[in-house]
Amino acid sequence: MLQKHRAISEEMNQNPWENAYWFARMLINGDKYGAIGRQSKFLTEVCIALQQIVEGPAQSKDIKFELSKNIIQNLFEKRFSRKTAKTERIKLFLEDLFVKLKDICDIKVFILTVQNILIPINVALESIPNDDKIYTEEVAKAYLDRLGNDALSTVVQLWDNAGVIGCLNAERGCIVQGFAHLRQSIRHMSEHESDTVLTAYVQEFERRLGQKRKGRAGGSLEDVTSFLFKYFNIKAENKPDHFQADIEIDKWILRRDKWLIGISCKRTLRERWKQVSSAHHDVLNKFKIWQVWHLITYDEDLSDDKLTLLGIQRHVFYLPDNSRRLESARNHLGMKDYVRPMSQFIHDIKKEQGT
DNA sequence: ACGTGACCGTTTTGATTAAT
DNA sequence: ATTAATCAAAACGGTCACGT
Repeated sequence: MLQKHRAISEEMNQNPWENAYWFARMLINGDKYGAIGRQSKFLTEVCIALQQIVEGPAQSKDIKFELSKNIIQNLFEKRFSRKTAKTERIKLFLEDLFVKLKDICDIKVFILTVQNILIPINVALESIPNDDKIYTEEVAKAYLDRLGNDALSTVVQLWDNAGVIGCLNAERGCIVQGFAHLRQSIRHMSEHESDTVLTAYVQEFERRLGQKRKGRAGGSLEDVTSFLFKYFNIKAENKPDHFQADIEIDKWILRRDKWLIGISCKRTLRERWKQVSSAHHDVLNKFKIWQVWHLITYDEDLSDDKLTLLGIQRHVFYLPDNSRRLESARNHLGMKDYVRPMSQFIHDIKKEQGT
């Protein structure tokens, strides 16, 4: 077993294309290296310059290599000359990059990585929708037209699912297309080399897509509330002046007594509930906030502890009608006061507004 | 074995600075 | 005075470690 591992890692070290993955990775790493890879334009310039050296007039490989390194060094220094929070990270990037660059061959790998892996992924990411309205609005409207309030819980969940599936399909299409294209452009490589490059592409693409997916899922719930407000003709207010919440409040509505209710939409609360609870009574009072209502689609991680702690601090939860958590909370003496079925959501809002 | 809490690294967004 | 470029900060949920 150990020997097998050693064999694999030796093989990796010998294969210069293994760096394709690491270059793509380093270029995107923001915490450590400053996420230079997002700047397609700058990197294109760098690569064009490098290509001129690599393909340029015949000189010794060593000289070409030295020139290439100088170009990278110079262009980066010029581009990031302004002293900012990023400066240190970019310096570190160059240092670590130069460790990996051993000869002219590595420069070629770098160019290919940028041109055929990094930038295509950048472009593809932009083309993938970051909201899922187009997949969901029509269906949602059809449901509500037919079933009204009863469809509320269904619509919210359906939005979640339909959006995810629609977007996953879009992602899938992109990745297949990109893969095919990349395979074409590296068809001269050996099978093993080509495996290395293609998997680097897929692995890195998926990592970044995954992050994008999170934001999209979160955003889609905001979309569904906007849609619902519009559909049911509910008037929303602007946020109170100078109010700084630790958690995002998507909508504000005004009660009959002129106090506000904040509406927060999240797919889950995760650990962010601690931020929520830091907004205490006096803060709420100061801004005349009566309660904060949470619309949550995935509630399995709402422990009783979370619910009670927030519940006694003027937070109210609307959960999917068929959920296990809702069921148990409604049978609980304390929790039933601030845990409610989603189908009631619109009805409750109208009641508080007195319309 | 199971449920819960927290970490993590990227994208997105909103604000600030530079360029035209 | 606008627009473009740049930066910093917030938000996200999958994943895994930990405690029971």
